[in-house]
Amino acid sequence: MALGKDYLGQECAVARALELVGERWTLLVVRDVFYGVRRFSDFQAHLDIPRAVLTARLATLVDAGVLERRRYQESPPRDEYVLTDMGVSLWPAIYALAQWAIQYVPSAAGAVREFAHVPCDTVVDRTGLCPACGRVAPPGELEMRPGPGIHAYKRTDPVSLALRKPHRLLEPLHPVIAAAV
Amino acid sequence: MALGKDYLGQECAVARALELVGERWTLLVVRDVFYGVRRFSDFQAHLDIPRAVLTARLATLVDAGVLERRRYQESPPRDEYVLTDMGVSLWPAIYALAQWAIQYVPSAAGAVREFAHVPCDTVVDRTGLCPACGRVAPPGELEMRPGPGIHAYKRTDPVSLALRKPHRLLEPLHPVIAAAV
DNA sequence: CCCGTAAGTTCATTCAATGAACCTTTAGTG
DNA sequence: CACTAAAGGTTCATTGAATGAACTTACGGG
Repeated sequence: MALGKDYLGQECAVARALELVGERWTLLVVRDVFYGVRRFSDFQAHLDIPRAVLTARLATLVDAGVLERRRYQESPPRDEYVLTDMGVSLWPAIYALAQWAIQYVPSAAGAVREFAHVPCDTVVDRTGLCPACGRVAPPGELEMRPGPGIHAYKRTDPVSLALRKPHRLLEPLHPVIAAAV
Repeated sequence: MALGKDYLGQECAVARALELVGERWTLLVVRDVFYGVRRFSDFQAHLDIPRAVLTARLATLVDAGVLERRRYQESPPRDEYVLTDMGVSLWPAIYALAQWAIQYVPSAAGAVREFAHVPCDTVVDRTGLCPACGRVAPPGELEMRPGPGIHAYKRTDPVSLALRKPHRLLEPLHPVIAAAV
């Protein structure tokens, strides 16, 4: 954590996790990558994050091994950011935070999104368990769908619009974004 | 989140969660409450957090309903901070973050602590499942024990020393701390 | 040649974190 | 009764990060 001091003597795992992903914006960036966002400008449009901060966060995450920066076109040179195994493993933490907020920090009208286990076509429960097969659904097998609270969602940037369609996690969202313009 | 702007239009559950518990130090304070820390001075000794920031974080958490402030002695008036149901429900998120760090952000020598499901006397796995009974162990049924990496833990404040002994989560730690002085 | 897009960088301003010092109430000790 | 210590704060000057607007670079298209 780049805040003068780090979490110092805290030789605790929670502290080490927060050093990497506990800064402002960081977990929202990672969440967006699960949703399929991969490009600088798409993060920017979706999060309204200052460009300098986004640059810094992406660099930290690539540095730490959470994201991988990958060239997807040579001229002009363009890179995208994708999750490594380490990054994908953050899913349980992100999902747990989201479910906690859905239960205890309610917004207008219920969950904006829900997650279905694709092989079973069943919405997973609060702990991430698929009621149909009884297993914990890995993010790659989840499809994000608009939930009952989607009406409350007011953003109109291309990324937000693209995210209103059912979409497999981790799949690149950009084709959908491009089509939405 | 008290940073000029909140996470704005982000009508997302992850963003709402981070508004409450995403600020620097906040999740470490909550983690400490799970460990049994309840008093201002004990948080301070264990976390090396500036007093003004600790005051602010505790106030935010009480305000949000994550912690409850409870008088435990009248003269001089002294309060302790305990988890509400809302606060206890943060356990899966905190545990997931810790396990992620243990796996991917390794420190000197393995986990500093491990968590055992008391009824089964069995260490739970990375997802929080008890291998013996097959259920997800709620925090109140967990005992925190020193893990293989405990040697790497250098802090010598009374709270850290007290946390080296096996200890049931959510139980007040103060008697142990007082005995350690 | 001019415009547009993607992905940045630079910079002045604002705002929060830090750490030291101070304050208040009460209990214990000689 | 004076003195000291502990708990739980508050105040304040300094540091450093976040913000947002403007500028930069590299290319492609008309």
